[in-house]
Amino acid sequence: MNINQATDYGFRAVLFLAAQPAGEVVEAQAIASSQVVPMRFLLKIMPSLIKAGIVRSQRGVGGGYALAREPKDITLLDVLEAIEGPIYLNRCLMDEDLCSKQGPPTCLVHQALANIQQQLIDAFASYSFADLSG
Amino acid sequence: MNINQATDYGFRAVLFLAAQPAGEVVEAQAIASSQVVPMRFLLKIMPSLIKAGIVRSQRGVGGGYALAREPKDITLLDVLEAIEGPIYLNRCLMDEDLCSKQGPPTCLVHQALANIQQQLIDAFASYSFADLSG
DNA sequence: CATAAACTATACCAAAATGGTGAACTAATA
DNA sequence: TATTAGTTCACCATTTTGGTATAGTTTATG
Repeated sequence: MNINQATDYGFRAVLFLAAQPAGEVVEAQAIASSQVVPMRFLLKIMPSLIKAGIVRSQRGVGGGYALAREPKDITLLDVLEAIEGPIYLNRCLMDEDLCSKQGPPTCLVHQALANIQQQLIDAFASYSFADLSG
Repeated sequence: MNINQATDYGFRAVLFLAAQPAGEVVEAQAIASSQVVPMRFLLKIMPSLIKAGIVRSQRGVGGGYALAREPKDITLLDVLEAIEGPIYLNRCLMDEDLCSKQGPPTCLVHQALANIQQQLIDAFASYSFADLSG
């Protein structure tokens, strides 16, 4: 029941980019060393943030990364889902076929978990990187 | 970001016991077959529920399991923590030494995660097996 | 246009977690 | 004392996790 290390690194990378002047392109090395993230590992997770439209990249000399949206429009949920995919508290909630009780309304545990899952999603979505850069 | 299969089985086992007449001892085989849980796997997780004071066991002929407390006094959080240990959203929140930003008030992501973690804990704690047996 | 900088894609790897099984042991009852 | 039923511990295959390596592609610049 936790976020993985890649997501934690993703949070830090986005937080760092949010602290730069808008549009400023920062190279991976600068992010990695300032945020204490293994360089090669950071390079592996950045494409996930790009595909999600959170970050944009520039290659070649003077290249690097910058936010693709304003910090206020990027939430913890955005980054988390970009890196580890959607939140599913259990496999029952991911695929109805995997629910031995065959979903609501039969199984009240299923209902409860669905509710808790939504609360969790809302909680992650309630924090933007504008809030976190204060 | 999910509960593991053992915890899901634990939920079902406790739910099943909560549906029995109070104090009724039910053997593992009955729980396993009714809840579609592999028998040996169930036998492995039951001791965790016993150590947590959620379930009591009786050995020998006519033995089995029964709840050690009333369903209203057992929450999803109790079962979850009995089986997979305390909820820690990231290792920062488990051990301050693992937090590269050295904890609050320095790192606002840390603060946000601590807050979300508490909301999650409260959400799991808000459901008792009396609620779920309705 | 060649070179070097810097991101990309893909494969690889060790270690840990996950989900499950098996065998020997202990307790309790009839 | 034999049988039943939970306990303990070891084992196992598979997947996930966290990380590294290698080769390739894009781009600025001299």
